Amino acid sequence: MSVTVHDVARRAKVSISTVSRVLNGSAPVSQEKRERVMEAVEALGFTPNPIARSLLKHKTGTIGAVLPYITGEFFAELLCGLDEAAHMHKQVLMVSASHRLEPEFRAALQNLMHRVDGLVVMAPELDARQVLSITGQRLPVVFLNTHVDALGVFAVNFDNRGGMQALTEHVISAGYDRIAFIKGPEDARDAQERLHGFREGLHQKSIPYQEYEGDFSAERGYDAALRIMRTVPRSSAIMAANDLSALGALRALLESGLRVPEDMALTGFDDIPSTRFSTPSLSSVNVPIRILAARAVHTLVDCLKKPNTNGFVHLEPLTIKLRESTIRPDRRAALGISPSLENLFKTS
Amino acid sequence: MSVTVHDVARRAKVSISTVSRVLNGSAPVSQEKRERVMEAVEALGFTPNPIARSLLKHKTGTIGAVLPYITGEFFAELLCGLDEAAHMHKQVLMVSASHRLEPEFRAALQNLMHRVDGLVVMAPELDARQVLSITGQRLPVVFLNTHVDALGVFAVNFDNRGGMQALTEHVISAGYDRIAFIKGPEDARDAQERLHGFREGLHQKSIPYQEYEGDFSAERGYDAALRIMRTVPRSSAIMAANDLSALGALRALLESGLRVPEDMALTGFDDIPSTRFSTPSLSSVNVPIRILAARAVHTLVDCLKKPNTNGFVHLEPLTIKLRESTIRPDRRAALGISPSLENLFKTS
DNA sequence: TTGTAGGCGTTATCAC
DNA sequence: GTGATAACGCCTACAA
Repeated sequence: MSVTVHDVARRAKVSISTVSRVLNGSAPVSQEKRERVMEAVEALGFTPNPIARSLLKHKTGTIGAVLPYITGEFFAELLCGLDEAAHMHKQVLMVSASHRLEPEFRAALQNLMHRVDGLVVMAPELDARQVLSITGQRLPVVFLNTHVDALGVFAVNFDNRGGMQALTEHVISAGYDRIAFIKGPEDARDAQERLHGFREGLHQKSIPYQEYEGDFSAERGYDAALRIMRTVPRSSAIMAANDLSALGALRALLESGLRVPEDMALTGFDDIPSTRFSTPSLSSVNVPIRILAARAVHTLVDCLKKPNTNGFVHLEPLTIKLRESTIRPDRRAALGISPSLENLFKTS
Repeated sequence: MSVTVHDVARRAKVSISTVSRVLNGSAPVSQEKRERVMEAVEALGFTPNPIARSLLKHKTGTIGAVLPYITGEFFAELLCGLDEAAHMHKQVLMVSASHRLEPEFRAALQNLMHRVDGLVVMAPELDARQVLSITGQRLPVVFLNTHVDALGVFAVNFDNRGGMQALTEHVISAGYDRIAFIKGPEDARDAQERLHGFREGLHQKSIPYQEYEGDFSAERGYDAALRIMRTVPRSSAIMAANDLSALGALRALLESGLRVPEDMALTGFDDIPSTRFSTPSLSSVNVPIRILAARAVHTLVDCLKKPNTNGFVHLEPLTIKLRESTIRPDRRAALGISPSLENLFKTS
């Protein structure tokens, strides 16, 4: 089947250890044999089997990632950060999607566990303790946007609650006085945090609000917006738990002939690229997920190098991005808000 | 370190073979010992090491993918198709990005080769023969959007040339009579095919046109549009080799105060989600990349099952999507073109 | 400097 | 039914 060190050794008329030594430079080899080995490697097209190597060395040169999804703009950015950072450390990247399902998550973890040196895990529907009870201290794990309830754990999180609170305060200060909120999945901690941020943002002021079911998808955002429009008295603003929901809601609003933000303001969360391309462009909370994903990988690689390090939880503060969907046209110029002025593609 | 069959065997007071038999159901085991083994597996939290298993069985349960990039909306969709299909076949997915660089591509391939049972490869800057000279017949490869020049090769391609030709004919028939084309990377076969489609679309008519350098990025699309606007006599339409370039160009047009399509029509290619959210929405060529990616995986899994199959090349025909960027406002209603009428998120 | 032998964790093939 | 034992492809003492 595949060509092995034995084949190379036979052809070069040396022992397999010599072949290994030439390949890894682990010990001096005479010039003559070295050349014979090189020739044989070349001729046979030999490449060492990293599987066999890792069985022996307990190192795979691979890092794994388990994410809820790998689709959509948000996860595309996330993947890119993981890939770039992994590449930087000469590690191969293995990715699995859990689809927010616990059995699938468990299966992905089991599959990856022995194949990788370490794991980046994003599981907003679980918490660090639950994940670690599956991996069982066997390999280093760095969490990303995942609730941490245990000590000595590494995590790169961002301030979902604070971001949404800031955005809520902006919406209120822009004069919207009756706000509907489209929630994320009930069981997702990040969705809960965003909801809490929203509630806290409203807390001081006595702004009326309602909450609507959602699941981070555009479809449910669309449905929620239909329900919101039917509710009397009607809200003057919709805040969605993420951009995709907001974009779905936007479609419902436009189909109903409402103007955004004149008839109904709208906000998202994540600041995915489409927020800049939509009409109107969408106010949101920027999540520098690419950078954070890379940071998670860097942290993981550090763990791999010195395993006895203590854990820490990074909490990235988030900034809000104000765009057309919350700023009435007559106020945009003063605030420098314009579709043509915002840089559409450079990293913001 | 990690718990092995030996640990389980010792605790259950049986031999390792019995443990293996219980785990794999490969031979009958007495009820009593079976239970002892199960208990030990549970207590020790044992999970079999797939690395060791694959070393022996020459099967990894993993399929690999090498793509130019894993960023951006197009590749996000592609990844999703790969993931879904792999999941359906109970295969783990490993992804590597080549960044269109030959050495990186080679490295990714080397890394993946021994770790996976088969490969999905997208390498528009190379061709099937070159890729196969690296993998060397060792494992099945299914190509995706990659030029095939060898026999007996599996490929899932789509009709870049035909799609662009159809779109060009639409632009001409919509009355635009001076067209600028923003090219993709010189060395990418898909970019060349799109360029050829454009040229053929113009061939019959004597429409003047110019071609401008680009590389599939929004940045270069922006730059190209600036050059196009400076050229006298000015074009009345810009066709870009992909959506991202077009979106970059759109920004340049809007910044210059031009109206699209009244002053300048614009088209893309790929039909990524952002084409629907941009202002104006972007006419493009739909590439059902998610479905095609899944098809590539299905083909690969078929190959894995019966390796002696002959190759074939699938060529998916592409359909054009007409939106606001090529239809003047007064004609939109008649054609049913409206931002609010197009389904923004359901699969089109 | 070079070769031999043992082992990484698993499964398959033998005997018993 | 069950338990040794030999692979799988590689690396690394250890011996020569």
